[in-house]
Amino acid sequence: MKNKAVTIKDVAKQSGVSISTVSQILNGNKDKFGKKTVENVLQAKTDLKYEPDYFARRMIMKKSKTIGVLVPDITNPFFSGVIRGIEAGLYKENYATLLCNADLDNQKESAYLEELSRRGVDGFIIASSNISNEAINKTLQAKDRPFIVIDQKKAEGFSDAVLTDDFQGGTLAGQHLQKLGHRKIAVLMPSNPPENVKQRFEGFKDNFELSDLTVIDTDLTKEAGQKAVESILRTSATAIFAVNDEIAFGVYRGLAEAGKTIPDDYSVVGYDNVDMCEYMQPQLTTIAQPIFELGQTTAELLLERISNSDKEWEEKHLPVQMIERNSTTML
Amino acid sequence: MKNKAVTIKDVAKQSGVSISTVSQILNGNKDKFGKKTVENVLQAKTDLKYEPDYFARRMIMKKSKTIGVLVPDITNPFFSGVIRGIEAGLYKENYATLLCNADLDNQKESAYLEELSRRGVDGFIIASSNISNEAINKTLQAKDRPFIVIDQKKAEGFSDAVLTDDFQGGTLAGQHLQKLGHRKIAVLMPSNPPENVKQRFEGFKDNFELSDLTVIDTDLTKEAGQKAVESILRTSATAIFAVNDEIAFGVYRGLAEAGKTIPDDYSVVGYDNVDMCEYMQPQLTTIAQPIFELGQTTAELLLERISNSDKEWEEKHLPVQMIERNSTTML
DNA sequence: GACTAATACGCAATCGCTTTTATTTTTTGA
DNA sequence: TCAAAAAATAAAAGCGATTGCGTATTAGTC
Repeated sequence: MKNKAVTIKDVAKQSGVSISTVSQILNGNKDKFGKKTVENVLQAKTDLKYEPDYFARRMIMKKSKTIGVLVPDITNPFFSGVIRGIEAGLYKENYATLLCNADLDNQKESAYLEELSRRGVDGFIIASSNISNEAINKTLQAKDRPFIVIDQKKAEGFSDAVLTDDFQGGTLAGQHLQKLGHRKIAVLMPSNPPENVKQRFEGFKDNFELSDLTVIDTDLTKEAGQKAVESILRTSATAIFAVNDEIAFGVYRGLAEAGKTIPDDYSVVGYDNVDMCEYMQPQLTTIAQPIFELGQTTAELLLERISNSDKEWEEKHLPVQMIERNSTTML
Repeated sequence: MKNKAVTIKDVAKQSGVSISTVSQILNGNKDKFGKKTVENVLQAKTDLKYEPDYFARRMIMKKSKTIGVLVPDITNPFFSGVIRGIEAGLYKENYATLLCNADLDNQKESAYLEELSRRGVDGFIIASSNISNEAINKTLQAKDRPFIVIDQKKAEGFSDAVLTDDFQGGTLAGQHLQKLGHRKIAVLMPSNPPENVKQRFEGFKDNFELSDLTVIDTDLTKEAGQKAVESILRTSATAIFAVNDEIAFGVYRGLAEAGKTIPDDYSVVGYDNVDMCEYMQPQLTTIAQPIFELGQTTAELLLERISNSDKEWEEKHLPVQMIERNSTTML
């Protein structure tokens, strides 16, 4: 049971050298030592299956090689896609991902932030719409640990950022619908939207008469999208702009239940371009964000910052793109 | 910058007692000390915003309060759902989730297992079809750390298990199709399926003449499902059994592109009952697994094991259920 | 052959905390 | 009143590594 005892000491004893020598050799200073010694130590290490104790090590190094990642909802394919990107970016550099799923719960979000910080992660990636600047400042900035808030222009001047051009994305969506002849549009978004969503709307609305736009308060979920259909039907809208794909999927369902057809009765445009878009019937026209890259780039940028903590704040921009499929049609 | 210095020593000094007293008080032995002393220490702690150093602490305690979770593909909604469950289960007990996404890559999987072990996680939850018993034995059993392989009857006698009755699930799917009058069925599954998938097939096939079943080699992804349609069309099948919902979604797309209609041309049955099933057109008939509970139960069971490492191996069974929707119809 | 300069390695401090043991102070009771 | 028991706190021993600095051994130089 308690075979838990292979320490550096054992390796030292086995190879007949001192602890410090073992440590040195195992940490790359091979060349500083006699060929024979190095060999012995390495041999002993493998014989004994020695692994340096993670905690003892980290205590001294003050680095955990771990990044805390906080997302609001891991079951949302946008976020799971981002996580996949993050994870890929971190894995390359041998960093681990400490994942926290806030479950759309503000309190859990803060609790997690604290916990991550307590656990000494080397940096944070936060993909959350809810988290307030205040919480960020309080918990993160104070601790002087690098962090990036994904796709949100918050904490300006305190962190790097990876952004997509949400305004442009909104514009593209608007232009598309407008070109197809639609004038009356139902826009589905939360009444208190996160910054990036707000930008989407800003870009979108410029293509229309403001009075032709009906904004329907809709959470960023499928359920909310479905529920919003009821309201949509009461408008004279001919097209729907859902500020994320999840909402759009909900709309598909709601519309189907109401006996309406896409795109004949309503054109619908989503946002994100998650995998499922192509598997819907009809395939969803949407604005593509480079989801995987968003995660990966963020991870890389954060890692850069960690290894060089006083470089200039950097802001990376990723492109968005209109993906025209079959959920929209000429009026 | 380097304000990183609040140690237990500072708290001790500030409150005029010794280090050990502070430690004791902060770790629950309050009652052993004078009322006044306790108060002072607590005060000093909050004044100084003292947080015990995670690593120093763990080095002694030999517990990391962290569970390593390994999944093959986080973007698969089944897995992200399971993770959400796990995460919820662990959060309640203040355990953290160290997430690893193997990305369907066997090598990455092993590498992660090693890394997790090095990082001293207290236990593992593995949701992977690929991982071999061998790898499990080698890395996990050897280290004598508790683990559970989700929904796979592997490592029997070495670990607890949380299982769903895949055989029964397969049976339900088969019975359903058979009752509707279908005889010729295309079954979409990998040629080298993980144990649970194999069971689904076993349960399924008993309802039919073996010669009426065409098994088409299909990975557990949407893309593979779509691609399989080509083969399906060459059979005389009137119904399709996809061993997970992802495949079924792929089939939807493939069938649509081939100009076929569900359920009129083909009835299709999926497996898992992920959220999206209800949002497809037509809604997907499927076998429901309690995805969230699967994760949560696993987490709880693992935690029980950790706190009581020599109780009997336990095997929990979760129910499956036929969810009849609109993707199947009478022949 | 004596002295300096590399070369190869070990000593011991340190990291921040927990825990066991020891010490001091207070209380108790006959 | 005074020793013994109890209560309150302090001292010290790790935990398992890393690391700066010191020392012994060997090689190089004249």
